[in-house]
Formats: sequence, C-alpha cells, structure tokens
Amino acid sequence: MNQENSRENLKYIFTQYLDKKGHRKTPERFAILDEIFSFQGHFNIKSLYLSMKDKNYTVSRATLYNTIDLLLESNLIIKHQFRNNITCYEKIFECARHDHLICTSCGAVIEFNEPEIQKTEEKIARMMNFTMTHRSIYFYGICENCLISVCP
Amino acid sequence: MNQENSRENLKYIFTQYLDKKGHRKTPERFAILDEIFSFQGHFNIKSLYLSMKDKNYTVSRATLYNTIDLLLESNLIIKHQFRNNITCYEKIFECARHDHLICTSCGAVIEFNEPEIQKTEEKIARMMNFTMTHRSIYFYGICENCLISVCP
DNA sequence: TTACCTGCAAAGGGTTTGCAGAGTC
DNA sequence: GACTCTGCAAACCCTTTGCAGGTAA
Repeated sequence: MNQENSRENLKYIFTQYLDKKGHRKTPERFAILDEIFSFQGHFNIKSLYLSMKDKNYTVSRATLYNTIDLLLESNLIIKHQFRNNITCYEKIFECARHDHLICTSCGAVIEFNEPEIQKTEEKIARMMNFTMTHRSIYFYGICENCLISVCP
Repeated sequence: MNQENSRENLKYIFTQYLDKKGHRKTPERFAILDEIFSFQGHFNIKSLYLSMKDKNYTVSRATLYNTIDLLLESNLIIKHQFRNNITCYEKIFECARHDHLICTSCGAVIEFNEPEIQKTEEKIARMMNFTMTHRSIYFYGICENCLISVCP
C-alpha cells in the first residue's frame, strides 16, 4: 500500500470509529490524525502542539488531549510512560509489533521485535486467567554506543 | 532470616551505601526506610507521607523525594509508572522477581512470576548488544473477577 | 436548531526548587 | 564549626476543567 492510500485508509478507519461512537468529524480531529501519522517515532502533546503550530495549524491543548483520547480508543495510537512523568504516544496502525530498550546513559529509545514475547504473553494469560489487551515492556540498561564510549 | 534480622540487614545495606556516597545518616532517612519496608505492595509519595504522619512521624515531601532517590540508587526499591502519571514505588530487596498484570476494568495490580521472561531478556540483550540493568513489564487486560462479573 | 466541539484561561495535582534553620560529622 | 539535610512554601509543568462562542449534523 502506498503512502497516499495508507492515509486514506487511516481516515476511513477513524471516520468509521467516530460514526460508530456518534462523535463529530471535525477538521481539527483529521488534522491531528494527519500530523501524527506524518512523523516517525514517539511524540508527546507538547511536540505535537509545536509541530502543528509550526505549520500554522494551531489547535488548543484541550483539543489535542481530546483527540488523543479518541485515537487511543480507536487503537490507532498507544500511550507510553517512559518513567519521567511525561506521557508519550506512538502510532501503532500498520506498524510491526515491537517493544523498547531504553538506554539510561544516553536516553536512546531502541525498538526491537521478539516473537517469543508474544508466546510468553499467551502462556501467562492462560496461567493467570487474564485476558490481555495490550502490553508495555521496557528494558533499561546501557546501549552499544554508550558501552563503547566508556573507558575500560 | 527473621524479620528483625532482615531489618537490621536493610539498615546495614543502606548505611553502607550512604557511607560510600558520603551522604549523611539522618534519622529521617532511616525512618523512611523502615516505613517502606513495613508495608506490603506498592506505594507512592502521598501514601508514604500519610502513613508516616499517621504514626506521628511527619517528614516533609522534599525529604521523602530526596530519600526515595537514595533508595532507588541503592537498589532497595524500584519505580513504577502505571499509566496514570502517579509514580509508584515498590521495595525489591529480598523479594522474588516478578512482573505485573493490570486490570483496566477494576484497576487491580496482580503480580506474577514467569522465569521464561528472564531467558527472553537475556536473548534480547545478546541480540541487541544491550546491557540490561532492569526491566519494566506490564500486561494490561481484564482480570478473572471482572470477566466473571460481565454479563454474557 | 441543537448538541457537541473548540479555544482560552484558570484550576488541579504531583514534583521540584530556594532558602533559612537544624543537625550530622 | 562547616556543610549537608530538613521543612516549608512557592514555583513548575503537564493535564484537566469550566465556560462562552462556534460549528457539524
């Protein structure tokens, strides 16, 4: 699927969701959706606000928080807490399932994909009689680059 | 090891840490250590503050935050972020390694122990050239009790 | 037209900071 | 006695809320 089709698809999914829930299809909501899917990686409310303002499309923080909630509920993005009390978000639609390594030395956030985790998750769900909806896995430590730069 | 010996051991470890770092051994610091290890499960600054105040040992929030940082650095407690922007802590000294399930329906936090995770962690560390120091794993979903209480 | 949404600004709540006095070493 | 730590209160910052005006349906 090329990028344009992908965007149309996103809009379609979000529209479906808004219709289903009886929410209005306002231009702000689609502008925010578009902005989020235009950049890679993690973002937070502040960075989103600034990047939209930069493009002369200023929306209030209240609207950002409101729309983010809708995107979370429609499973187009997910929420992260990277231990610093600033909430981060990430688009998940049509992205490979992945988890994160966080370097406590340089702050780098590194994605990785390990299918074994999925199996373990299912095992735990069975064992604990728990219905999984999503997970949040972070490994903390020192990344390759920082290890190299430390004196022996 | 009985409880009293365990407490003495904790004090010893914390004392060693304070000495090593050149921090002072104030009564507040040991009172906070004692309070934290007197209760089970997770706590946050507010609950810690209140439970100490309850015992007529009031310490300021500033001192709590200060001491918590020291306890984190000495690896006696760990920090959690349960997605609600309230930082939670948990003692880890002499506790079995475990991770958490979080019920998004009733808010329950359920501990579990799955040794397979440890192996996966080591595999990822090798694969990604990453030196793990600690991990933060949360599975979200619906717990047993909430599943039962939902109408079919 | 009506109900919901947006924008603004103020309130809220957890965390951090600055400063004076107290206490450790 | 010097210097760090504590306590207090204010500052800080992200997030939420209340309200008036605007707009999708």
